[in-house]
Amino acid sequence: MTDHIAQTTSKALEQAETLCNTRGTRLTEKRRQVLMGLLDSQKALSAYELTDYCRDRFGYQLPAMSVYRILEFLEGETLVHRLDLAKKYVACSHILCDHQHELPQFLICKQCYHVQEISIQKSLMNSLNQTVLNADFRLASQQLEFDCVCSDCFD
Amino acid sequence: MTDHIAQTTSKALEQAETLCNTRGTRLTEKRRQVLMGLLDSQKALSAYELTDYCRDRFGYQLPAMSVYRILEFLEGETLVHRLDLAKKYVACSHILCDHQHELPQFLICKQCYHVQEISIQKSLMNSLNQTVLNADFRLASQQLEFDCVCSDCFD
DNA sequence: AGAGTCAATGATATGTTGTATCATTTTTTT
DNA sequence: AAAAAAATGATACAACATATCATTGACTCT
Repeated sequence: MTDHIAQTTSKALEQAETLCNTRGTRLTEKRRQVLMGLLDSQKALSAYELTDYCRDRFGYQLPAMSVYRILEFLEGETLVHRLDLAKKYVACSHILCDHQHELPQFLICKQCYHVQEISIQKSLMNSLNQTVLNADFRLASQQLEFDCVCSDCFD
Repeated sequence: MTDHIAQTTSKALEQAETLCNTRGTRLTEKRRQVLMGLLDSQKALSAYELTDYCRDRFGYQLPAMSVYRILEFLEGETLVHRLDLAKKYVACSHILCDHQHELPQFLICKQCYHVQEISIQKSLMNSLNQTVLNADFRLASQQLEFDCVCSDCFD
């Protein structure tokens, strides 16, 4: 997972590049490397962890400021999701799919930061939205995040 | 809300003191003041906002470190809830009730930080837990927090 | 009352995440 | 090649949070 790029990672990078080209944006070298870090680690990483990744993997110090900007770009291209709850970032798990997806929800393991991107049933989301409305609030986003423990960390 | 203590606030403080006495803990002056700040503001405040509150309201600088310790104490007594999502703290809305409550969920207005403490129906929580289990995760806590917009801030 | 003990608070340093701002480099366009 | 735009670097700083050691205050016991 560290020395060589997994095959799925390199395919996803290819797909990401194609997607950017289609949209007239550019997946530059550094943007590619940051995305690679997220794909490769298979978990959520902080911006600062990504600077470490670049140092260790590519031997240069990518400034935190640049990482934040790059993450912002990648998020705009829906290649990366920002997780408020964990204050970390994760590669979109649908880069390799060519079809559109529902708004995702995230299950975040608060121990190892593995992230599972799921899609909550419409009926459940409807009930939840109604519950919130009854309290005179509205969900700020349908893209929910849940603090969880994954099966690896639980047992 | 700032110059005088609302009646409900002072009643809640009284109740909080009784509760601490019963448990053999002490609601010291500073702990009382921090709790007063949260009750009085009627919204979620950060630790640093509470040091400002003490400066403005009581004319002395309560160190942030102390505020954190005091919040930790108050949380242990279930007088205060820590909101991870907002990185702020809110007075428990059930201090004045004498009966036990279900695990609360929190609707947090991300604009004004008003917080509504609700109780999600068991059936809904069951569905949610099941959905999470299906993904091989477990909710780390049933005490959920949702980023919301309140009716005041929405319209 | 005074010594000893534990609880509470203060002071200081530092860590982590994130934004603001201005300078420099790289790429694209003309 | 010059000008314009996009991307990146450098630096400073803000907000939230924890670790650690020192000091103060409260309670106990003889």
